[in-house]
Amino acid sequence: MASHGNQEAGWRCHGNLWSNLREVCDLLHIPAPAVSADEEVLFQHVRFKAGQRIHTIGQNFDTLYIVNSGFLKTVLIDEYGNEQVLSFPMKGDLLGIDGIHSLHHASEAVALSDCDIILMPYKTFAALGRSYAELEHAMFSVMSRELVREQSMIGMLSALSAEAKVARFLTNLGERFSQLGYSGKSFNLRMTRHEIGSYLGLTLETVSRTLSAFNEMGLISVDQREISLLDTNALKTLRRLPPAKARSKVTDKVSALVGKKLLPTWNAEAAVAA
Amino acid sequence: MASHGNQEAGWRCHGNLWSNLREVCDLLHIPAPAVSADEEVLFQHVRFKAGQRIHTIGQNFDTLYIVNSGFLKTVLIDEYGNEQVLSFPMKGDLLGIDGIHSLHHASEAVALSDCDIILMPYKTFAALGRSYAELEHAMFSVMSRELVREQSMIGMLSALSAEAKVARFLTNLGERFSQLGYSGKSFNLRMTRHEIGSYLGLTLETVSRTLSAFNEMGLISVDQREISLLDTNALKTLRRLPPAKARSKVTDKVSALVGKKLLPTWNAEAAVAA
DNA sequence: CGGCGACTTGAATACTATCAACGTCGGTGG
DNA sequence: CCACCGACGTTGATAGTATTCAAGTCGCCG
Repeated sequence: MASHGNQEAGWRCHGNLWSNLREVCDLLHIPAPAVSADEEVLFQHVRFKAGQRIHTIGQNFDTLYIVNSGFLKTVLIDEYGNEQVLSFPMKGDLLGIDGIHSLHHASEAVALSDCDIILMPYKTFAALGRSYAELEHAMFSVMSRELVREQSMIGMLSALSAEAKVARFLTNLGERFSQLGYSGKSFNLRMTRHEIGSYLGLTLETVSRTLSAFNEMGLISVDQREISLLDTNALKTLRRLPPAKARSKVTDKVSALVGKKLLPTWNAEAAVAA
Repeated sequence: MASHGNQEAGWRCHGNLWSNLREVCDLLHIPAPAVSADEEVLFQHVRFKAGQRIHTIGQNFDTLYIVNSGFLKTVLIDEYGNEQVLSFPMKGDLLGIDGIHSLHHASEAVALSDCDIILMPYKTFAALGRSYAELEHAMFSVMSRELVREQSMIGMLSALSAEAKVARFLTNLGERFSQLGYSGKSFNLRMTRHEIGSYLGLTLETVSRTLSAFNEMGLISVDQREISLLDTNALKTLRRLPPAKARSKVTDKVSALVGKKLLPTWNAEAAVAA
């Protein structure tokens, strides 16, 4: 079943829509090359119904995917068959980057709702970078952003308590919704408790309990998948575990200095020394 | 001492070595452009002493770094000043990618031992991609590899027990050492228990206890930072938590197939023997 | 030698997972 | 139309694992 599922992308519901380069750039929030409109390359849209896979693990890689509408999840499957949710892509997100390295996809992307996806052949992608210098930087930038996102994910997974994880998950989701023009305070979760738990490194019961607790506290109101954020600020600053105990010598010095100005452009020093 | 630090990279210990493009490509394990030797671009080496920072959080981004020798860590600093270790780069690894997106570094790289680092100005990097199509793909590939690595890190952090995390950390480290030509069985940890714990999402006590337990079991021998892997296979297949309960419908089919061949790797009973 | 940082080890505590039962919703078929 | 069913969700009791707190050792550098 999985064997031919990936190929369906090509002919299932032939995209009745096409986008030009400018539209794609807007979607990705990157500047479109000024000298556009000359070549007018077009990119095909493909529709996926909820539950369908955009790409599967091990599948040959040759195209990237840009989400035009809908909600998805990307997952890893471990040696026991359990799935690990890596992200919940939505409009404007780029999928498939993980396949570039080995030319096979390392993860799987599944539609959580009906989706409209734009196909971006990797060859075209690469060629565009060589043609337009600005575009090349934008492409590196998008990949860099993805990397930074995953890094902060790692930090969150290993340092935060269950409550803090769920709180941050909700506020992040809210921010993404509002950036898309939807309400950032009141929205509908497209994923199950199990998927949220997998994403956050928690069990579905813990997720459910935490949501209930937030509801009791008045931080949110929750009814099944309908969520309203009532006290975003409290959610953002909610923490439990980090008692600021674990700090290396070096860090102590830094934090002491930082305390005075706290400005972003703080440059480091070198010798710890002694 | 701290005030003028980051800029020192440019002139501290002026690199007495330079590398050409071919050497850099070899280091990164990417194919060098065939038509080389014509331009003969050179890349400067810079030395850092243990404890020095290659780049710091918030610092302006304009160059990438390639590790030629030495061991480092990259860290994130949270709002309380505690550090979160993200990776332990060594020879052949590329640093600084996280800065491309915002043009400011999102993480900090610290030398754990004396290091020899090659500077790769981002402008040069980008220009090379536009000049040589093969190189462009290689660059995307390196970034993609980094992304995949972080994804598997996320999977490990959220799904594995403390013992499994430490076991995988050791075997991964061993593999990296042997790829570099060193012994993969016997090596010296360049980082503290605290840094390992931060990297794995554990406390330093748990790391220490787990190492001691592995030592008792005869899986490794450990004396401070001197490690010998005695039973690599057992370490690789060591798991505790995943009782293969959490699976989606679709995934169940997959695991049915997996069950035939891969099931035997469930041991961990050996551990209980103590 | 004193002191500090790294490491180890031992309790006690706390958090999260696990197991289990029940409630809800939506779809299907009798 | 209603009963049944399965997937999803909630909640409680219990068990386990990892953290926290607390000594205490070892090795190194001033």
